Amino acid sequence: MPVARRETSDCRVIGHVDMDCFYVQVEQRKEPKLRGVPTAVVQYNSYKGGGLIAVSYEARAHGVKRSMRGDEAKEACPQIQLVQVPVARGKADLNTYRSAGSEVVSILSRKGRCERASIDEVYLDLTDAAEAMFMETPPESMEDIQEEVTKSHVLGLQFEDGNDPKEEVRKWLCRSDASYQDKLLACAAFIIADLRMQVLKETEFTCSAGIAHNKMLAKLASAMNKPAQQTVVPHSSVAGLLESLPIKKMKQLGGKLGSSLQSDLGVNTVGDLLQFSEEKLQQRYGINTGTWLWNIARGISGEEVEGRLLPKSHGSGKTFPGPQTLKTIGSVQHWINELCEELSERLHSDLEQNKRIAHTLTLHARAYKTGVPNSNRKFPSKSCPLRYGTIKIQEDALTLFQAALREFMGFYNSKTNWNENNKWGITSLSVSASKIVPIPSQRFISRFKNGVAMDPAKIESVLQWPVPKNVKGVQGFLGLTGYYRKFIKDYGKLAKPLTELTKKEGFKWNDQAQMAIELLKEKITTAPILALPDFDQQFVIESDASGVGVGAILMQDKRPIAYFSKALSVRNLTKLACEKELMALALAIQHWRPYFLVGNYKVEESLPQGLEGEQVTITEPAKVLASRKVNKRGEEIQQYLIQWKESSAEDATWEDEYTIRSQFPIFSLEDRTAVEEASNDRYQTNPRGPLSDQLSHGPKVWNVYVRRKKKGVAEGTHSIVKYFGGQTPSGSSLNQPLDNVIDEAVPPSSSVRYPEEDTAMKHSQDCVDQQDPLCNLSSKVDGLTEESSLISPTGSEDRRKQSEEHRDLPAKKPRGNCSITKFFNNYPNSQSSLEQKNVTNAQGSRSARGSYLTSDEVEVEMSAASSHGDIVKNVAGCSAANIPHGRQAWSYNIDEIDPSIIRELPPEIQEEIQTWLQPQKRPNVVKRGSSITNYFLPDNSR
DNA sequence: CATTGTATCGAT
DNA sequence: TATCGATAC
Ligand SMILES: Nc1ncnc2c1ncn2[C@H]1C[C@H](O)[C@@H](COP(=O)(O)OP(=O)(O)OP(=O)(O)O)O1
Ligand SMILES: [Mg+2]
Ligand SMILES: [Mg+2]
Repeated sequence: MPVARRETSDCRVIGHVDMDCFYVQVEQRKEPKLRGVPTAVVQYNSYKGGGLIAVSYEARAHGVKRSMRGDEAKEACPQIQLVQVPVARGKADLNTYRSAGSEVVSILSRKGRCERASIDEVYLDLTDAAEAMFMETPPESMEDIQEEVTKSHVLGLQFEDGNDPKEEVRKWLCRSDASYQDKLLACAAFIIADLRMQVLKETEFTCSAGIAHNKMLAKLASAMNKPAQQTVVPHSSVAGLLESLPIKKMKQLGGKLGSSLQSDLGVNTVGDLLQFSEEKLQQRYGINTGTWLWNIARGISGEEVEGRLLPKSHGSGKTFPGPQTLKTIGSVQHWINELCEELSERLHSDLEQNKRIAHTLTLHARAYKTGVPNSNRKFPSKSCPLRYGTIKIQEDALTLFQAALREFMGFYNSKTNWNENNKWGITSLSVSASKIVPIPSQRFISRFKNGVAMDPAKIESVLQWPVPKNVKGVQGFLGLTGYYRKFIKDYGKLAKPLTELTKKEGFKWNDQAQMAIELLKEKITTAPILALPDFDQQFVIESDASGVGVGAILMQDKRPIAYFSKALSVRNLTKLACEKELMALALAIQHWRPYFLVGNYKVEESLPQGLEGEQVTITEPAKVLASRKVNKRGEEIQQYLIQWKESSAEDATWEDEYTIRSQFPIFSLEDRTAVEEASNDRYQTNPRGPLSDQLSHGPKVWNVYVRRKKKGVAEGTHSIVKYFGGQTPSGSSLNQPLDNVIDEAVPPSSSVRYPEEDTAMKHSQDCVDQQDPLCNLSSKVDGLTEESSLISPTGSEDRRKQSEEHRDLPAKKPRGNCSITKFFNNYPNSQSSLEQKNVTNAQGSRSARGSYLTSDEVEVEMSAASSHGDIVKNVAGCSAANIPHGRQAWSYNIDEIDPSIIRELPPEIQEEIQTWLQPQKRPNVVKRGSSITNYFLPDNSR
């Protein structure tokens, strides 16, 4: 509920227009014989005569009501004419009513600001129009007055019995001694009467209207006198009107909230609400609802009339009651196809007529389940980026359905899913398309709400780095982002085996990992987190089903409220894996850098101030969506493991866990590949195919990057690859449940870039030259293939430029302990090649740790994503493409592997490692599928 | 598990 | 963000 800001002195002039028994009128226009006779519109008719959804006023006089059955209506009014809603694809088709609604909107939107509030009603903000009319042709000086407006009802207008109401109303409308507010209402009454006459003339539909100082009162008024009438609510009449108004008549109070007011507070009329203080109402109903209640009791409602003539979403659905319940995938698929076909058709009309495209496809269903205890569970809804094309929509919707069904039936049962005793039935299905935006796509909104440090001087003093001049704030530092930690318990559980291992006597991380830990601790404890309050640091190492992370927890009142972490994908939760992750993290963290907030604006038709005339590229944040989707898969795995542990493995050891992981088919390589492919496909929302011109989101910068993507893809045929590759890409799945961003610090999933269009091409060249040894490691950070390869090159280009221009800047020194950094930088690569040495040198000579964005190469951060993409982005641009011949720049030094770690691994892996330990035999390592070093490659190269 | 088919919004 | 429930037409 919108929090009203306006006062009782609200001087806007708002109209609400609602069509009279709308669907009936639509049918009556089509079949004029039905005019003036009791008529109703029914949906279907085979079961009890169908259900009524619209009833003419003549029929209402006989007690016929909406939601009655056709049979009931006949009973109440035998002469009633029942008209059926058209049926298409086996379901009700409301398109005729939608078009009729549009006809009306196109007329009513001729004056003032118009908001389509439903299929048959609009709000109009007529303030300006009324003021203008008052200036130009005030009623008091009008010569002849349209009859229609004199039929208005003016609340609170008193006149003697014998007097002609029309004359009294005319006098009220033309009073020269009225308050300015009333005069404006009077003007609006003329405007609305005129609009209503236009509607009647052009569409043959009648409607009713309310005119008041806010939406709530206008809506109330339009319903007071129907059909074909209008009602004015002068300010002076408000208190009297509300005093005795049954609370349930108010919009929003027709449901449970209204009932609660009646039963819990004994409030029956709006007037009864006045006795309660704002605090009291807030206390009971929450700050927003409480304030809203307090205000509406006083006739205050600040809700604006949105200028919006079109719906924000489209949907198509059907219920399958009783015996119609769908019990087979085949029947579900059939209906999904029908629904999607309708949806697709409507999306195409929207595209043609309104030049808009939808971005999200959602599937909803209702289901019941028998044969299991937890059978009251709700069927979850699922969504994904929407791809145009009926077939694609159908396929995607079915995929969504299947994912939801798996969840509904329980992951744990996913193999033996539904058999004789374990059945499901679908009682309703619907698909909808939302996030509809106009094309072209200059439409991203940067969203930074909380926790952004805004004072450049302070930022600079804390960062000790120069702040580009157009920076408005900084959000987070070193890529650390705050996340609300929802499922801390689950994590604890999942990490338990490993945690226990670390507690065993004599447990020791290997030296590199230990150093990494120290470096990380230092980074975490010294990082100025500008965006967030003090934190009680607590260093943690933890793991979920498929990832491991390190981080710090922000505690408040002994409760964890935020979590700073870097999580890396691991294939198995082994000590070895953790050590590698730690080391990779330690390397990556050196390149974390602040994200500067350049602006806080909506990009609409034109570019924001300061950027006009610049050549910019706005990219689609589809990668972010992709990452989320893959994370979903991680969540499934996690769910599975949680259930497994709960059901049968309370005190499982990590070896047990390893066993189950490797057995469960969800971890199979094929499965994982399928998921990746699906997500690549599904999330490639940049247009392809015949419609792509119309669908264009703007310059397609990333087609260039796509080419780099496939490089280095290798088949994992060797055992170790199978072993390690058998998990979903995840790291990110560790983060996934850490949803609910609290500070909105985000990576540049979209960027406004200044350089010319060919930067991208040029860039891959740059990248090769640059050869940042950290790239490879870092780009695996997010576990999401696409993320690492489709990245905007901006990040690395930034760094390169910066390091050239600012290498003399004092690097921000970590407190003490430079040796660790040194250690990592100089760490000898056991498989080093010439190229790799070059790489290392290049890196060494540069050593720009404090990178920042120059003022002419600025990233505007938009959209939201996990912080875990940050590193990827920072070091990206040099991922797959610049790994020379499958060689990686940095690798684990096999000689340093603690033999005890190797013993943790399954025999076949141990064997493979043994072969590397014989120096000569390092197998055509290059064949990426065969070395443990593959493990360090970005996911997409595996 | 016979009130259906849509739509919007705020909370989490 | 994705998902859900409440509310309404
Ligand atoms: N519960 C419903 N289910 C399906 N369709 C509905 C439902 N309620 C309303 N509609 C459709 C049919 C209506 O003609 C149309 C507009 O609704 P609404 O304005 O509330 O009533 P109405 O226009 O039929 O009569 P009124 O003259 O009272 O406004 O929306
Ligand atoms: Mg109506
Ligand atoms: Mg209506």
